[in-house]
Amino acid sequence: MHLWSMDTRPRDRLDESLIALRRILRATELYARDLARGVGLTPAQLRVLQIVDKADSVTPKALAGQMGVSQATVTALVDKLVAQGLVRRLPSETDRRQTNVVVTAQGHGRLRDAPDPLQQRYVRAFGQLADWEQAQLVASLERVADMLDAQDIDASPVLTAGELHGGRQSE
Amino acid sequence: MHLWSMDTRPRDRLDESLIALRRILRATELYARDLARGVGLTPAQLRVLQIVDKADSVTPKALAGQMGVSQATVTALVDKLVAQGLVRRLPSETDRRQTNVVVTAQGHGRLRDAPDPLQQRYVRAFGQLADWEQAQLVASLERVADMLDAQDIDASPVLTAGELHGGRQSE
DNA sequence: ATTCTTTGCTTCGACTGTTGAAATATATGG
DNA sequence: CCATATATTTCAACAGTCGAAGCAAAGAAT
Repeated sequence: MHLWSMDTRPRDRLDESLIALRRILRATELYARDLARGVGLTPAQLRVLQIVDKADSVTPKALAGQMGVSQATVTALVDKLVAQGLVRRLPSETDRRQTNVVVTAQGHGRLRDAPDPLQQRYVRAFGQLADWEQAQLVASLERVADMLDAQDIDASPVLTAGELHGGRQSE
Repeated sequence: MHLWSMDTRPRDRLDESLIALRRILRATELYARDLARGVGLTPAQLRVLQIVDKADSVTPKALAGQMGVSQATVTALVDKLVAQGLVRRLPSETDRRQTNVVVTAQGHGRLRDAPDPLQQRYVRAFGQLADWEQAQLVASLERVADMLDAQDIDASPVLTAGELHGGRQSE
């Protein structure tokens, strides 16, 4: 493709990459809002529901960790979902301090209408890329992710689909 | 399904790319929070301040459009910044319905301590990439951005630095 | 076992972000 | 002048967020 020859100084590339990153951030944010509203939930509530769904059963502590918010916040969010009958609090057998949050049948139903926030539009486009382009893209994204989250984060665990090893135990 | 190559089916790549995207989103969000707190502002307030700063003078309407929130929200945010003496409301001369929001000297001072949310950590890493890697990365990011924001968005206008070459006057 | 400490969760109070609807003021076009 | 459209603010209601305080259970120390 392009020769980058004359007018593409490094500085411009940095800016361009930041702009693209912003567009990604912004598009995702807006899309997540629309989508959540579409299923009658707020973005935060939908996120909780999705995380719980993928993991089958999560403690508020873990939820807080994965979402990067406090336990108090999680309590509030779970309360809302419970009030709508989408999740249940299930006291742990092994440690009675813990509660396990699980998705109800109703909750699963609701999720069926709400694919992962990113998917709809992105998935289609991604699928149409040539094989090598997909590979290239994944590599680049992972590189950026590495550059950004570097240190603190335990980050990614819960996501779209079968990425958590096949092992799915009983419910 | 057909067997493609055996260990990298398309489906895996999609998942991987989504995970990476999530990591990017998450890292950015957390980082923005920390950073804003570091300068004694909330993320939303800092975003307003940055946008106003780059554009010199913005109407609430435009601000709302660029941030993807309602005018009412912008009013509230600007109120907070005004209360802290970081921006001023300057009635427009040409159309007295409009107000222009401008950054005060104090606001500029505050911004000096708060580089763009993404920059700090990312910029350093980006700078250390080889030339071709940077180019590759920009291309990939732009591609993803295109796939995500596709339609609705007038999105990027206000950003880091001299990226506004091609046109787009404010309305 | 009795106490002390830690851990997991919830409750409480306060604040920010967010919005839709209504109000206000100014344009703009008959 | 009047009607309508536009830019902004005000208002009332809610969601997300947190720190601090409370509580109950687990773990540790003696």
